Amino acid sequence: MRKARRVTSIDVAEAAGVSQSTVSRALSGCDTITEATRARVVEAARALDYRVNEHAARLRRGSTGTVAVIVIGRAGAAPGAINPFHYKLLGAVCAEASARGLDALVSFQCDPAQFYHDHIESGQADGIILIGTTVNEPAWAFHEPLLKRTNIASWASPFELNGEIRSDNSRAAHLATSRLMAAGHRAILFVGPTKGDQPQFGERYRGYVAAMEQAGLGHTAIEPPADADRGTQGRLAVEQLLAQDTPFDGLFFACDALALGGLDALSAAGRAVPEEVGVVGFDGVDSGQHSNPPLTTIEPDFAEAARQLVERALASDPPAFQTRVPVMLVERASVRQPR
Amino acid sequence: MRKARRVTSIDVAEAAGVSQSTVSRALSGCDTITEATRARVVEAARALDYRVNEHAARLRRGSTGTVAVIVIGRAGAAPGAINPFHYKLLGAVCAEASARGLDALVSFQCDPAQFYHDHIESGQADGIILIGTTVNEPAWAFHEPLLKRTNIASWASPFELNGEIRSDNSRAAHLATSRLMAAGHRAILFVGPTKGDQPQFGERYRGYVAAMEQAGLGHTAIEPPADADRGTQGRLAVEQLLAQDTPFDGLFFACDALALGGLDALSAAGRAVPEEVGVVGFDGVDSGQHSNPPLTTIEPDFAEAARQLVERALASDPPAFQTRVPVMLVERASVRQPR
DNA sequence: TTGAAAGCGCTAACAT
DNA sequence: ATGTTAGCGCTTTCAA
Repeated sequence: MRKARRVTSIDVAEAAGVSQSTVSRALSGCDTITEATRARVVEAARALDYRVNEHAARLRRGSTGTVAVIVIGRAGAAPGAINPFHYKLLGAVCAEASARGLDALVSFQCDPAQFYHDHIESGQADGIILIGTTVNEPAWAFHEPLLKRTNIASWASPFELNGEIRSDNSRAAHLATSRLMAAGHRAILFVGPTKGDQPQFGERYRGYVAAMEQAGLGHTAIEPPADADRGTQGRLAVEQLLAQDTPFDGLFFACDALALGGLDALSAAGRAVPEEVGVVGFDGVDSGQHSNPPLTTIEPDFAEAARQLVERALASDPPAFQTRVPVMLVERASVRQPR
Repeated sequence: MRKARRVTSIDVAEAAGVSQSTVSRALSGCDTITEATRARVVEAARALDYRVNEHAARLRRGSTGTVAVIVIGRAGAAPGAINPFHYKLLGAVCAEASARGLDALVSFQCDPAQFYHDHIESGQADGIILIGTTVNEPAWAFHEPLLKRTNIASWASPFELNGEIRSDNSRAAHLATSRLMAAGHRAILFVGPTKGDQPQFGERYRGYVAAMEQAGLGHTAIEPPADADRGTQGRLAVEQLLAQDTPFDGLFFACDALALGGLDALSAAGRAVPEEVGVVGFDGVDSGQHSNPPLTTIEPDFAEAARQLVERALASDPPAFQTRVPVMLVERASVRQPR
């Protein structure tokens, strides 16, 4: 177990009685090699407990086999405060990377001291994937120049860009409002920021408006106060709504975190969900499984999102358009059965 | 923007009119260099948009500045199914790594095809951190040999080992039962596996037993059926408990996922929490914030856990003993106020 | 304080 | 099919 000199391909070559380059060939699955030679090399490598040094290999090869994943959190926040949605997406991206034989170099970036995106120039990664909260302005300001380049993919940045990958928010809004209508609701409100920090919310809002108009119904948005976490925003928005006696029997929240806070407020006010009011969220976070009641929601296809993100991070030509990731309705219990 | 040849330290040297090694010195903060020279070099580097190639630097230096993080998930499971607790811990570890100027190389390993832990031998990392579910036996069997070595740290492996880092489960159990007793409960049951897959659960159980005995009270464990996810296990365990009319007014669950499932069963059966029965979980997952009612729980100090994990992964001498991470009670609403 | 030179361990182009 | 050779871009002696 002691600081023995690293075993190199030269050691293996000696042991196998071949040249060093043959070792390289044998181990990298080059097909111009005799099965017998390969077997000898593999055996020698095994016996010596040899592993290819990835730095040397990548330095020489000039490619990295690595994708960098940058997760942006709220400034000053602990990593535990990161939206579970982004953790799920991170997990999907790591899985996708791994399925493609890539390494994932992950960094959580919340505060300016941590901002960094030199992975490509420094040879650490072939591509960069940016995910995380849109509300950390300094972080996005720092990374923004990146987004115009190639080998970059981002999920739901605050910017409107080619190459941007997001949920199919318009279809999602239709799904949500249709579900609410199917349950017999007509006075359906949108709860969430309709513009500003999060372009996706704007898309969801416009999708909601379109769906309502298409059904010949009126539409209203409840804007939560800024400067609070999403849960608090949702609670506050519903409390405000309750106070101003606007009639409503359906609520489409811009995201699950808002919806969960809203559910708390509804329950505190004694409004029965789903009997009196139907609620649909957006994201598919785990917390919705055990909320009161469990939250019916829309979620994107995480695997597909991850696939597209990795694909684009690896692509060497600039993306031509935004991509929309398919969404699906997750039935739980905050909307009653269709009547 | 075109495939221009990489800019190297030689280019910078030429531009600054110094030797290549001086560039290296200037940029790596070596103190034997004139401030004037350094300034020239830094300026030239900036002008050329030069970044040190990390592979070359690390190959030469022989160290990596990287810690590998392996997250073990349930076999066959999507990354979205990973326990949020592990995501929180992952986030904390990434933050800690970043605070120490280390890169984090993250891999999610669920199925045998993904098993891999050669990061140290292949020069990719200086240390390895293993976290994740204990129930993936093939994964832990694969990684087990690692755990006896140096430069490895694991959170709550299924094994009893030196170097193992876990919550202070015994103190946690005392905290939980004391809180329940303070609310006036006496018939407090432990719900969860008491042995088997998860040694931490055993420790929590024994801590519970000790606390109950110390208070002169009886103790009982409700073992959930095996072969279900934690949420289902919790629900099933409580349903079974309800069916067999054992009297109880307090429940200490071995983890939040179990508790959340249990809460669902309690609510379905019309048992009021916290009025009729007090409930305490363990982990501090977000879902507990919006459950019905919000779940009072115990959580470890994630930052400290991460600190210890990274510390140990970097340590070059074998660990002498297990470490216990401090825990705290998170008051929410599933236990009534002390009377 | 700086430059020259060696070499980290590997892959790939070129021979044979 | 395999060996020889030349670097990948850097850090670090060693000399000056």
